Amino acid sequence: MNKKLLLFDGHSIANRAFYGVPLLTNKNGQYTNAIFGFLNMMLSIIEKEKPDYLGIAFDLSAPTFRHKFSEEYKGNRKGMPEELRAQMPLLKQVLGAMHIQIISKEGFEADDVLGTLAKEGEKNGMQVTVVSGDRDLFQITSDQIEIKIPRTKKTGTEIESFFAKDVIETYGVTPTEFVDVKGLMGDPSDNIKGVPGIGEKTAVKLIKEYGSIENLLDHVEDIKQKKLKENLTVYAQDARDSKMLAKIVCDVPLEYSWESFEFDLMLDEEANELFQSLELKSILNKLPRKTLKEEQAALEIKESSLDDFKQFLRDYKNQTLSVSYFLEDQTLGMALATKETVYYREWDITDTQEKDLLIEFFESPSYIKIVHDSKKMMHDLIEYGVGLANVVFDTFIAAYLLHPTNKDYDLAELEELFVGSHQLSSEEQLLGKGKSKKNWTNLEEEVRKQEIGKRAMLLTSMAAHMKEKLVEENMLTLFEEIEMPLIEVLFDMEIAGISVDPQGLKQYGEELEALLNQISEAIYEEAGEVFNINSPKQLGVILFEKMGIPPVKKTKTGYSTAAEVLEVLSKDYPIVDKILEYRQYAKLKSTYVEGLLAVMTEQHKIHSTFNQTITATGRLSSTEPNLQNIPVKFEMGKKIRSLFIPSSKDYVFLDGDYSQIELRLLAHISGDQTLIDAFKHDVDIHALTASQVFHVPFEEVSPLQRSNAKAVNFGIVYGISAFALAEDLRISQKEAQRYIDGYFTKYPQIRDYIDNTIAYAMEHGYVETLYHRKREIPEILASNYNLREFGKRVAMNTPIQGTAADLIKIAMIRVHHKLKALNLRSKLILTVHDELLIETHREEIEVVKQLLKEEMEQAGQFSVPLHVDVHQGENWLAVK
DNA sequence: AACCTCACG
DNA sequence: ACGTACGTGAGGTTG
Repeated sequence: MNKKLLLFDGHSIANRAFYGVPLLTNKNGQYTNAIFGFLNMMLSIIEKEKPDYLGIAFDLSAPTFRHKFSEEYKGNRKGMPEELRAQMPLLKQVLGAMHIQIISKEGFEADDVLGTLAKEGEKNGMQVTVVSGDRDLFQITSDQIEIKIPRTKKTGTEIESFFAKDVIETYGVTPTEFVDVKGLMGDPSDNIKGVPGIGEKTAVKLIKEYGSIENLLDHVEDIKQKKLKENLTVYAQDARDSKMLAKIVCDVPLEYSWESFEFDLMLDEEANELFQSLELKSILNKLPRKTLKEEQAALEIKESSLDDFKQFLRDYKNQTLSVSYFLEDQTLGMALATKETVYYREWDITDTQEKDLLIEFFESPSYIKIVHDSKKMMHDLIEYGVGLANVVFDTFIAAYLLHPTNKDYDLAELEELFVGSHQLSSEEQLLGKGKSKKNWTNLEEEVRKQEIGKRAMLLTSMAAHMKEKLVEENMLTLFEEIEMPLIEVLFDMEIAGISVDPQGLKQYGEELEALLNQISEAIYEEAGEVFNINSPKQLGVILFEKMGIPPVKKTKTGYSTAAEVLEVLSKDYPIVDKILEYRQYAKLKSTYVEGLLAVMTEQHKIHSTFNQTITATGRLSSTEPNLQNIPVKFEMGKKIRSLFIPSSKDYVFLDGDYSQIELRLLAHISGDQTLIDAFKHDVDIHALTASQVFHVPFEEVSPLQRSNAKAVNFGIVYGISAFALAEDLRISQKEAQRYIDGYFTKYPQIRDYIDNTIAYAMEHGYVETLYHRKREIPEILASNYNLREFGKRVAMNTPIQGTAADLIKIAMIRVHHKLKALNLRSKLILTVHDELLIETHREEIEVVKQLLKEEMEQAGQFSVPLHVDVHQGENWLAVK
């Protein structure tokens, strides 16, 4: 294999990066966007090209004898903006810290250095790629030398690639002739005069015919056009000079060895610190980090035989140990850490003897554990029949409580956040991400040991910092009494799963298929052509252009074809109704029938994952599949729900759901006496609101009025605005405002609650639930109006939604606990925000019914009673 | 990967 | 004058 040489035109690419990336600064005010863009570009090309050698050429700041500048400096280096100029030395420093070869030569430009290296590389049998924004470099292309020109487009960065053949194809001249063309046409941005009256077209034509400027000038007499001939004669010397200026010097005297172009993207401590100070986290995340000798020494990792481990267990009985691990192809690499020491060993988890020892550690309550994402660990271990007990501190959960709006909780980022150090390489750095993800077992054993060891050690110190924070924030009870105990409940639910009727599901899929075929035929018929109904874009063209239907609403990218829009149009255009129907069936088929079949086990069970660290408000989320959005509202969708069934004939479903939980909590939190009294007396709350908002006696509220009032009640919980309410009810904003005013007249303390909560959020920057779950709301101080308004809505909604989440979590823990304590066969298997589903043994129906209602209703004590409806049924639809 | 759409509370 | 309902996850299309 030929070696690959990758060269960058430093200034040119930095310049492109600067204009392609919005201005960024670190906290010291240092601009970093050009550095960021440069490194991203460099890393992505390295990843694609996998070069053996890498070098970056820079012009020296001293003016060169030709005063030639790349096109983008607009002929004057002084024109470089200060924000970019300031980044250049830093960029070189960063590259230096990464031990990447930087080359420049006094008296020569980067072009010349690049040309020289490229040609030398070619001579040495290398494949050469030069990345630059400067098309002058085309003259050095060949079969082995490629010029890459990055272009930032709206859609991202596109990179054009030119070998010699591409230059010929694009410009019609060979790379060597390219210089002559440029000499003739000139280039004002490079201060190259050229010959007056000759532009690109003429230059290319002449050089194609004569091959070079010299030959052209020798045969100037043959030129027929008078003016052209005259110019060539008069400006002959300019032409020769211009060519000289345009020509890239390919024999710059450089002293280097190819070895010095070798590179390793592993960051050492200096580079690590530099990246940290520049706050280039996303780049840092892509790069592995060198393990320092000092760190290895500090770790002093013990490692040993099974007997030694037994001794370890005796030594550390009843102590707290942080556990980190990887588990791949039966190998469990596990590190256990205390404040002082780390123990690491790789186990064959299928070996009976080894497994027994592992069980002794993992399942024994005598070992107190700190783990990051213990639910995942429980899943990993249970595959090999190993349980996990007495995890007292899950750093994953603690991190979520302290920063619930974070996207993820990667350990390397948490280290920075909670400890302030930067010792860890993230898994992305170590193992890569996405498809190319490597295994831990591909790494050297020493690296595994170090990395897993460091993680365990980090957990120890991090947990201490986190606990302090939780105490400070008054959140320790929430953590210890709600979130930690919930982990096991969720794990048990995930293991239990829920059964589906596979035949029913498949059959329904076939029915939908037939319906879809029928409807699409009819739609194509009316549209007069076949198109993709699933494509909003194509659909928009058909409806609003071809068929001339007046568009109601637009999206960022075109016409909106959302259901709410189509519903408006459906009365006038029959095709629209069919599209709505099509959409409904298509959704059922792809998301539910096919989606569920895809995750169903051989035992016809579905094991969703309940995520505890996703939502900003404290709710759980459900994935793979999402069991929290199974259809229930419409007839066709209900069929899907009815196919969720108990796992044997000995069981039925019992379902408990809170009635009006959020409005009840709103009543409690706001202290609104009217609302509290209404709930105390079990008054129909929507009807009550309707009677006030529409100024009619309670008994005379019409169904429509009640339904509209319901929308108002929802609106209040979401952070109401006249605009949105008007949208929702399709009334005027003025009318909507009247509803809202009426509402606040009826429930004055609700308005106080809203005002007070917003004021609180503005002052403190966060809001909290009754159980002290917090959510930061930086948006509420934003200068952007929309963002600020969003912040206000979040401020009023989060305490309500979040407290409801706290409450059902408490109920889940108690229900789960009680089912176990009473030794019942019934199992909690699902939760959907205000609903719990228990697969109940037929002999236990009465006791479970009672305990479910009791535990849910008594989960918290408020100034309003909580009300839970419990239903029994043979499937998940029947309990509704 | 971003966007649209739509299912749920 | 502007442009919004709160919280999610998944599938499809498109660039």
